[in-house]
Amino acid sequence: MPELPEVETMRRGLLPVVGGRIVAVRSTKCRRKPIAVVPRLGAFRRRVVGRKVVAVERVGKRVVLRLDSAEVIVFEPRMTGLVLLADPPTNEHLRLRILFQAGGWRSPGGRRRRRASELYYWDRRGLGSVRLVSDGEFTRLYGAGRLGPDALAISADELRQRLAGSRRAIKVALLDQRAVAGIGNLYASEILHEAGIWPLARCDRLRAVDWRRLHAAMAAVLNDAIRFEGSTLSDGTYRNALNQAGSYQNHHRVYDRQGQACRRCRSATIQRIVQAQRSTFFCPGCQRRHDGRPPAAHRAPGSRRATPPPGGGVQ
DNA sequence: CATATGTCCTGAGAGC
DNA sequence: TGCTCTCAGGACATAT
Repeated sequence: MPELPEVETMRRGLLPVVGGRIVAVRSTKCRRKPIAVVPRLGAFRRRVVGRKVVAVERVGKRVVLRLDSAEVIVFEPRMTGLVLLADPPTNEHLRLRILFQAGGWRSPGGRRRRRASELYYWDRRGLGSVRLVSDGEFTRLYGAGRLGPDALAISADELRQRLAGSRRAIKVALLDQRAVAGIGNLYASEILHEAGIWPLARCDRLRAVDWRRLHAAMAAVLNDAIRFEGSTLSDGTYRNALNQAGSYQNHHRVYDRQGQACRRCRSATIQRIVQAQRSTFFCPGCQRRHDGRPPAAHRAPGSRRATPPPGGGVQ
């Protein structure tokens, strides 16, 4: 489930293609329903072959190859998509191959490749897509009108401004890419735990202190996750561009830990609930409901993971 | 306008 | 053991 940290890790792994020239595009013999390649292969190939990649960028949960033709290739991995410079996990779900001119980039060992280098788009469930759009279309599709500011770039004020009017639960609102871009189901739970915010709290009932903590927690959790190259869950799907697993899953505090003791307070048990048809995980000890009443001053300011808060149970 | 629900997809795991 | 069923959650279409 590539979210911001996973997609950012992909982006960094793809940087070696900058300067590379595309010499061929192939779909694969994947018998299954092909993923959406827009436009269809013929037109796609005609427009990208011969072009050079000038930058690799990330927009929300998508990876973008910027070409020297004022066009961009947008990879949208959704649940199970991978963009790889190494051999894919299996041949079965390989969807698209983009060949680069020989010597385009150095292999992980540092040697300049003699053979043409390849970039693969692999996607087991096929919910993802690869599309080629002009710079103008790109802005229309993924610009400020459609996508909120990146979760790592948004200011505390803007975060509050964009969400505080909503009546939705904060956990649900964090998944809205038009409000803030890059957060998915896994990191929404992790961020709210780090911030000490009850996931069911309505946005319009959050206090100033909550917004400050939320903003700080977003940066802390997402940057930590990037440092560990994202989360590879038990299904093993997510891999970086070199087909290596991430390790942030070993640092999860709440996600997929229902029934286990909270790693911060060490007394409460992680709960799993469902919000908007998605799992939410939280610690009822660290993430108290407050209902807009005067804060109970139950957390020492700045004590991020040092001292357990008092008490444990919920309600 | 804001918010909620249904849809797509495959493979892992549960339950019998 | 082998079958059927449920579930995981990205973004978007459609409904309320």
